[in-house]
Amino acid sequence: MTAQHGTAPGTRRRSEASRRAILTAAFELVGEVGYAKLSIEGIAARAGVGKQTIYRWWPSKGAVLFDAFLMLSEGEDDSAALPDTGDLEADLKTVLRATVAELNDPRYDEPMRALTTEILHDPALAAAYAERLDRPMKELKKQRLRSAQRAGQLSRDLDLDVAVEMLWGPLLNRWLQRGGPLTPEYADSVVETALDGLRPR
Amino acid sequence: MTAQHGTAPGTRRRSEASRRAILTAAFELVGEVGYAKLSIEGIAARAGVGKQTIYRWWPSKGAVLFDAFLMLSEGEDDSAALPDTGDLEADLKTVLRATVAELNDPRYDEPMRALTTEILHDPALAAAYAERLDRPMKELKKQRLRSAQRAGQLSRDLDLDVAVEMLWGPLLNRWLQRGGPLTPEYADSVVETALDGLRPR
Amino acid sequence: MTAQHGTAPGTRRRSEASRRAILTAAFELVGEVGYAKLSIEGIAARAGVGKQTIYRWWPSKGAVLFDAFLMLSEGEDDSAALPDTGDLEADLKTVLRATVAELNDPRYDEPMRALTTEILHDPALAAAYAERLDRPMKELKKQRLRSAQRAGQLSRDLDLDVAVEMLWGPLLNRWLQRGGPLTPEYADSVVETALDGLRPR
Amino acid sequence: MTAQHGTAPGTRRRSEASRRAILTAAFELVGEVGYAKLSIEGIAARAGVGKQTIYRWWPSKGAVLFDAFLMLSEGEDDSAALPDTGDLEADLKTVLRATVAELNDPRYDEPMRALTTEILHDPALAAAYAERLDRPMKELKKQRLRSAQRAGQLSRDLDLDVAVEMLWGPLLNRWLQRGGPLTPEYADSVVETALDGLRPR
DNA sequence: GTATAAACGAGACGGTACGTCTTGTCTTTTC
DNA sequence: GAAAAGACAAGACGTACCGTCTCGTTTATAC
Repeated sequence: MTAQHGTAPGTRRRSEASRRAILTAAFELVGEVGYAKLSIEGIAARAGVGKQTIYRWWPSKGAVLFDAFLMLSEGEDDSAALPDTGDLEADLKTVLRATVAELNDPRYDEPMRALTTEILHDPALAAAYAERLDRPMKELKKQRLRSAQRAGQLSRDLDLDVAVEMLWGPLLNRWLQRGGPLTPEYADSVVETALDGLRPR
Repeated sequence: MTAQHGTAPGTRRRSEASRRAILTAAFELVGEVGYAKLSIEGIAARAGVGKQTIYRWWPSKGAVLFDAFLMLSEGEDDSAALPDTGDLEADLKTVLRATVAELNDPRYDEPMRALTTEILHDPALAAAYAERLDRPMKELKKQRLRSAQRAGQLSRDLDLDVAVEMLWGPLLNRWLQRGGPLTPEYADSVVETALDGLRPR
Repeated sequence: MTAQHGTAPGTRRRSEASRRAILTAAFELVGEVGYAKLSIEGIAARAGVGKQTIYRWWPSKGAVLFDAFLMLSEGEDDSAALPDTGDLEADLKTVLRATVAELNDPRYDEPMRALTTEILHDPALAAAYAERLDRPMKELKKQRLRSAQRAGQLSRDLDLDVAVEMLWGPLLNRWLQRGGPLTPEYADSVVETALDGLRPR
Repeated sequence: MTAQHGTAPGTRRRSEASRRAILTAAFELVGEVGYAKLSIEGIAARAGVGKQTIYRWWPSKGAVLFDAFLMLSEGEDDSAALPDTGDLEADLKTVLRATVAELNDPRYDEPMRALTTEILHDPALAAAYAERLDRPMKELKKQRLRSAQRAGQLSRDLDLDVAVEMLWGPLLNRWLQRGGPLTPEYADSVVETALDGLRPR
């Protein structure tokens, strides 16, 4: 039950080598020349592939980029849970600091901005992103929060979606809009403020 | 005290009519055809203006779009403070619901996505945005929070920047990434959760 | 030994239809709007062709025009010799009168002026013109003179190149510079004067 | 009797300095960048003059070029007759060799080609050229021939216009179309052939 | 083992838009 | 009131890519 398609008479014989070359080229190129100058033509040339091979299998430039990200994330261990030492605040700071580090990593900055741009203007891609890349990550985050909730460290009636977005939203926004320095200290500050709330205790 | 520049010998005589026509055309067009199909050529044609007149005064498509937003926002009353009834939670809900309504308004959706895209890839534009459009708004928000802080409704040592970002960040992120329904109820939920914090009280 | 190219892997598949459409459009347009207003853009539009298809195959506007002339001249019978009734003077008058008629024909006037302009400023084009269009014609003319020479009607030591240029040069010059009326009588006069020479006999 | 316009009531205060600067700039520029890249804009910049000053006084780029030639030729002695040693053939060879030398002079090549181009497409300019530049020269040539005619060295009933064109036409044509080497020997050959005629004597 | 049919690399095609350049007009300021 | 300066609407320049469409050439079953 591994085959993606039952091998029907008019068989598909897609070239795996071309697929990988295209995705790799797309990811590298967007990092080198930036989103604005990324072109199908350029990807095809870099991958040593005919343009038609791209148009045959992907509906848009964004879809190629998206698959390039998927390919990368498949290398990672999906089942890897977030750290759970019992100390929620420390664990969250660890994870958010890691997020900050990744957002500041120049290897991922341009590609992620490019993908974000595509998501911004393509609802279908946005849905795919939410489903394939964002949801698994969010699920891990919610899992950690659920564990804390069971331990009585979080409000019983807390909406975990809102909680996750309140923790990661500020970071993403600073990154996207360059609305301020994106430092580990900022991550810590967000965690503390979110946990305690704005009101005095 | 009217002259913008001291009228030097070979002075500049920029056409205000062309400037307004270009900005108006840019804003309208991005709403009609979307960001991807927005072109300098199209803006010039719609504005009844030569392309060179655009290239002469703006360095990029994003800069035009940015100025179009600036022109709109200049119509608004900048000194208008956020509502302050004394009931912080209610006031915040009112404001965030208004934000939600604006983000959902189709007249602003495409233009704002377009501007966001440009900001995403152009640090200079991002700085201009932060300075000219975002900061004044953020100042108003912080002012309201400061008032609440003085009234003892917010922690004394609260970082107001973090607070503002924790309130508005989740909304903006849902909007940008279409990561879930952007409803008034969501706005309320964000306000409540932010004020009380994730921890049980 | 029939194949023009050994059909290599990435072979060329130039569109003959586009080529003809471009040349026809170029010839028609130069007659309609004149040389000064002839543009690649206009040719492409008239021919229903992308600009790149012109730039791909021709190095300059002049080269297109030149090929347009070539296409026309290929329709004509190249082997057609000049008339040879035995009466050299009469034959030359016939031919030069025909030349005068053609130069005065409004259908060819503008296109030929345009081509001449390009030749005037482009040595490479001038060489191509001399080789492909001018030389075959000149050869026919020299052939007729050679026949007369054999019949003792022309000096034995006559330089036929000089002779041809002395017969046709004055006509072309009047046409180019509009230096006087270009009439059949003028053609006759040139023939008579050239044959007899300026000196009294 | 030097003024071109009588000083009419609404007096003209045309700047002679600008006029000369424009004509000089035009002549120099056409020699430097060639006809194709000669622009009004460039002439104005080189001359340190506003574009309007050119448009105000000349109807076309060709007219500027034409006046530039006029200015040069005014420096020359118009009354200078062609050499008349009594030996017509030798005198003609001298003059035609001088013509050849001038046509081969790179300082005059480009400017003359440029002017020729303009004449080619502008009948009004052609008429001005014929009247102001060509006719005076032609008159000198005809004068020399008339002298020879009186001396019995040329046919009594010779059409001097045709004669002049038969002598100079071949040279100009070779120059224009680069239809062969333009050497002093060629000039000699033309003179000899024209004088003796094509027919055997 | 061939047939055969798809996917492939290559790249020409009709187009759109780019950013630059020049045209000829218009306007402002200086002399 | 002519001149220098230069903004303006218009539009062509030559280039880069778009997405579609043949071309021959692999290449991997299916016969």
